[in-house]
Amino acid sequence: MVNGSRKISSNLQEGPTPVNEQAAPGRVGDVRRRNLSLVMDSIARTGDAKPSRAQLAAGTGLTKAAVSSLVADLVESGLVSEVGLYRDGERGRPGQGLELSSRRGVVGMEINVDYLAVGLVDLGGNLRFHSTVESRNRGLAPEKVMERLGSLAAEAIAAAAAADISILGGGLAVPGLVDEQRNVVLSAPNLHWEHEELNPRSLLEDAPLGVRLSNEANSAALGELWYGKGQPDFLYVSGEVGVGGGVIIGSELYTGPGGTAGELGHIVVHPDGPACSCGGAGCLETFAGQEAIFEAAGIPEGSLGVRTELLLAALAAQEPRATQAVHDAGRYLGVALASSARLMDIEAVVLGGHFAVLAEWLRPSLLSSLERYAPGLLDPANLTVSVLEHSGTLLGAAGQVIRSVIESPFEFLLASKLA
Amino acid sequence: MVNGSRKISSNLQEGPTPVNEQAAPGRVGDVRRRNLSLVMDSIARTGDAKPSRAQLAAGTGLTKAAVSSLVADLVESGLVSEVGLYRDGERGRPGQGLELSSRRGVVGMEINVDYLAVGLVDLGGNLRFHSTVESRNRGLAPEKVMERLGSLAAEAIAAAAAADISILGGGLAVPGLVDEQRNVVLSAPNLHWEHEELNPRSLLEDAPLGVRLSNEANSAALGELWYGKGQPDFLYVSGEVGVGGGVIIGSELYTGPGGTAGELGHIVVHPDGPACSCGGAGCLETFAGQEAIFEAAGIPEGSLGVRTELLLAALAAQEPRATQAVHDAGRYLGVALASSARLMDIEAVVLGGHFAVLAEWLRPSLLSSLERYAPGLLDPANLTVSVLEHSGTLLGAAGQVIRSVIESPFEFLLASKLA
DNA sequence: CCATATAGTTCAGATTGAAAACTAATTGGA
DNA sequence: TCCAATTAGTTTTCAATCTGAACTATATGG
Repeated sequence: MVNGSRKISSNLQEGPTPVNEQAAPGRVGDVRRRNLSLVMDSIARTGDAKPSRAQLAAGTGLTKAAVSSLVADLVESGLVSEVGLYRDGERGRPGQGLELSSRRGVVGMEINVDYLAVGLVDLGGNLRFHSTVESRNRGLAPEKVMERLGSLAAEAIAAAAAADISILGGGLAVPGLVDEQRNVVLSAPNLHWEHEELNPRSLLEDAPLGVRLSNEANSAALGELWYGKGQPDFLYVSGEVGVGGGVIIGSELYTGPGGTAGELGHIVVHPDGPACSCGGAGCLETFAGQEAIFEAAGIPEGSLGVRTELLLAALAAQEPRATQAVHDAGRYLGVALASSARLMDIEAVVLGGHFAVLAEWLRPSLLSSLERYAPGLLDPANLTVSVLEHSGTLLGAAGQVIRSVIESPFEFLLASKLA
Repeated sequence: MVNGSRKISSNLQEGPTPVNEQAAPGRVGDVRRRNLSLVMDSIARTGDAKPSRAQLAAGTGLTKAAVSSLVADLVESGLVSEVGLYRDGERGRPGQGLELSSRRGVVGMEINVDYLAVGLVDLGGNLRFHSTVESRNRGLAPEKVMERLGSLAAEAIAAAAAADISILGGGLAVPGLVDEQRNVVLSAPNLHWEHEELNPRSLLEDAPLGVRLSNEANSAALGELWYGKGQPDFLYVSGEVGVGGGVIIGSELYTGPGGTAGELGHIVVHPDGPACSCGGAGCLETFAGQEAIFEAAGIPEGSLGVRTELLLAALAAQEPRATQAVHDAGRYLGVALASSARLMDIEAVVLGGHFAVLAEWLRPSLLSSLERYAPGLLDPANLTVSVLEHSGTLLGAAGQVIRSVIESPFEFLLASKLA
């Protein structure tokens, strides 16, 4: 069977101008942009070790001359600072230690259903100030919530001033779907918000980089990536009021083409399961969401804190309904994770939120479920609990701004040179 | 609640040399590498329009001077050729049309359970020669299969010689998990192969770029991307003997950290479902795999072609068992796609293989299942059938080599300059 | 036949990293 | 005490490569 020359169409739109763009052309100056980022990233990764220029040259593959020139720019802009000499008993001239400036910081903020939180993170990743207040935000008007958050942010600003830290920008995590470009909360069902423009900029008027809006589960996943165990590939499972997730692949957040990836809570784990708030049926959330667990365990209505205490007490007392509820949640979480592992080739899972609290009781049924539905696919040692507790989301929200500086310091240099 | 300066550990290993590498430093020469690729990609996307240097300059954002210099290198290496003048009735000097050379080609090859296939694809994406032979490869020794494939490849080599096409390399797709770095088939259960070293290089001794091994479902997905409808984000569902999948995100294949992503066939669609060959239970493959459908439809054992004919006849005759079998397959495929859409934010699906053949009968139950489990998430218009029929895998396998040239022509220039 | 328009080339200028030579600062042994 | 050895960092020269502007080449149309 031999065809003649068969024409296969190319994948592009036709139009008056047949050449279509997309990638920007490489300019000579791009090389420096990249190397500035490389050097900054290298300093960030080296963390406490405070590398010298010579060590950076060895680590990056750049020449000493190039590193010197790059570091000079970074120091001048204030992003990097020299921290005294390096003396390790070796022969030779000692080097100047370098670190990401501890006098530049980013404010991480979080709006959740039951509380507000604010933290100040310096470029080196140190949490320099942290404050949380309880706040029943469900159903509250966004303006009201932003007002409360504003006074909390003011505390962080004062703390920064006291520690002589200049605030570059902020990150604000919310439990919902956001449009990061236009700073709009598209939908936050658990707050009863729908298409709200928050104007987060107003929280930090003077910050040159503004305030970046982000999703809570995604931020928690990024916090775990940058300030937690630091594995490059994992699925973060966020069990707040809903069941969410953040997918980290190759040290990057996977958001999917439309920005809504990681909706672990709405994976179908039983085709004959009950209807879900999303309009579907048999979703994981109907078996393993906070509300579902409380209900199945027979915990009466009340505040989250009280109900959690009651549930933990019931589990400790080995009450059958509670034990069964958590067992089932673990089993169905196992089904969802088995499917996820198959589809996305996920090899590690980090449990956060409610699942972190219940981890001890969930783990047995979760592991046996994984073994049943995807034997050998996920090593139990790679199923861990978040180490950041309640600051993970905060750190991730701030970290996104810090990362953006590390990834394109040149843009920052430009801006600070103009100012 | 205010903590003092709390130290958060950075994500890095400690060691004797505290600076760790990873990204290569940017050199001045990188700019040209990138722009060579940009220009080549621009020519490739423009396809039949055969752009002039001036049009490329407008499209890429480079200056005419830079484009001229870049095109000169590409033409000298033989990757790009000038195809006469451009005369469109406008005033002014006409431009020289440019295209990816039709005298450079790549051989695409496919080993599947029931057949072998070979095709010759030129750089412009035209299938210049195509040949398929039936071959019962299940259980056959790899050496034997490679021998048969070799004689088929010889036909393609002869066809290339006749058309004065120089073969740059080849791509070989197999229905199994492969290690692309070391050219090893790790596992191809449907062929009964386990850790086989194929030495694909021997199929095309003289090709400078060698032969690249790849997975069949992934290659089919890439074929669909480059030579099909050309959507940038979709899930390709491959229903060959097993149920596989290929995930395309942002015009790139998503393979996951371990290279095994897209295993749609082993998503759990019913927690109480039957045991699966993978060791799990309730997998999609147990409801929608070829074997499962034939069995449920009551089609007796036999060759794939005969069974398919029988099934289609039974469906046309509206026999209840066949209708029900295909209905169920569609329903469970819907469950798997609903979960996939939620987890990976997939907005389009392309059905291939068996599912393309059965699409007409599958579609109703598949759509109603999607509507039940993920209402509104996947537009029915975005659920399409592969347009490439049996050459998709072939085109994808060859396309990977063509893409590698488009993405780094500089490396190719170097190699051809040395030779 | 020449004004106009478009394609493509040539050349000076700027940016930037590599390589090598040089200066700076420290240790250890004669 | 002082100098050789060693390591850190800077200066200088050079090559790669893009931009921009001027220039050449080739078409159309009145």
